[in-house]
Amino acid sequence: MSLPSEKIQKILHQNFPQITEKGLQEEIAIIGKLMDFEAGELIMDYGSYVRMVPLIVKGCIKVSREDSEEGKELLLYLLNAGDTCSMSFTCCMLDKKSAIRTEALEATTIIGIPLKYVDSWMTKYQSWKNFVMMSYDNRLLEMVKVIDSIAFKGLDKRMEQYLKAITESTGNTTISMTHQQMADDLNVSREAVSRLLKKLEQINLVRLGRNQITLLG
Amino acid sequence: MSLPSEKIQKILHQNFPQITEKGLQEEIAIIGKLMDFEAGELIMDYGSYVRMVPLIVKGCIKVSREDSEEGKELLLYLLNAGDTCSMSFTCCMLDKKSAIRTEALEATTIIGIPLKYVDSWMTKYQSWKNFVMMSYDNRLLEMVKVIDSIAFKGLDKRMEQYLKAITESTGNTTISMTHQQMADDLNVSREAVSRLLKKLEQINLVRLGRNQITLLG
DNA sequence: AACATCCTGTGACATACATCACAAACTAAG
DNA sequence: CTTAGTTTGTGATGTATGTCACAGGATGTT
Repeated sequence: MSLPSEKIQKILHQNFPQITEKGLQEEIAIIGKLMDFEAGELIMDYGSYVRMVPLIVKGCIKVSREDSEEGKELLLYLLNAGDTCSMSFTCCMLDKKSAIRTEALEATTIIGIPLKYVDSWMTKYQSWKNFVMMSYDNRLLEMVKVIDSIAFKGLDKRMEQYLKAITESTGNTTISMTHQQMADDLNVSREAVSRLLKKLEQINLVRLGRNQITLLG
Repeated sequence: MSLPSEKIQKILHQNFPQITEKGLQEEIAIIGKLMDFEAGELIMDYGSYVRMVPLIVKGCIKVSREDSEEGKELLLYLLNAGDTCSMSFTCCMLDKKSAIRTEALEATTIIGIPLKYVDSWMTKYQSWKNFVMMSYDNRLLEMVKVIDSIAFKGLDKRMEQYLKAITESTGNTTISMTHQQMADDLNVSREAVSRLLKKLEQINLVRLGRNQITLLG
């Protein structure tokens, strides 16, 4: 039976080796709040009150963008254990209509860090600064990848990337989703997804079932 | 007749009011290198040797993305006086094939800061840290805007944004470009641009000439 | 002035995907 | 078991933009 702060210390060692400074680890252990989310649960939506940065401990978080007017959607990237969401800084400052949405793709645990510490630790702890900067860099690169996909690639390539991203992120070759959900993530029509998946099944790249796509090979 | 370092100090006051600390201003004045680029000149390309972060003093810089294989291109955003290019951090680490390109859209002056200072100032100077973080935030937001445009909008809206962005950035309602160059920036065919511009001319939104588009209204 | 080159305009057709319409297969609830 | 709801499959048709082909105007060069 361990105290939550001891638990957090252990987690930091396992999942956030970049956070090296003892003092920082201790502060996080005291201040950080362990939070659990169920699969499908919304973590942050349009300019929500969540003024904290999440350190992801376990599970998988889906970050997506909504079209202000037409209810369209687009998956930006997935976050896993060891990641943080640098958009959180930015998110809180965005106007409500054009927000990023963050939801748990599967059961997920995070350590929540209140924003004010995030900022003050930047100058206090070298390893925190590096962690935050690295995270920003990663996110910028993810965004560039998204832009590449939608600007330069057809649906077939995008689907391939999408399936790979999800199976890798969840560690499960079987994806439990409807075609409609996938279509929303990719911002294309459900019919286009159905037809493309059918083709992939005929080439033996996937096996299809109701609410279920299994990536083969 | 002033020394370059005095000149830089003056520039900092004018264009970078966020950089408040005296010590920081002095370091920049000593270390920073004033560099001029002509219109059209390439500032940074595929994993170039440029290991510095530019503070933009005057002019306008075009940041774009190239498709690795097919020679396609896409304008990401424009930078003006007071801006910096946060992708520079990242850029140096990217593999050559999938790089960001930075070029002067008009005669442009920058202060180049060698990367090593960029990093060490983060913990040393509060206002530098804020400046860098703000710049990252801005860039992430720009990227989100780009994603919105290409994912959710048609060419007509994109063209509108594009024309506005360029005229605002250069402060000139007349744009001196060929349709082909615009098509490259927007990653569409030249014919699509020509046809759309023709329509806009018929509604009296632009006036067209050879190598020249004037935004009316 | 003659010529070559660059830029723009425009028709014809191709392609990827959206939209509409509906049927068939599966699942859950009574 | 029946029925209603959800998910998937598929044809027909629409739309935006790409691609190809070429002509005419603008500009620069000798």
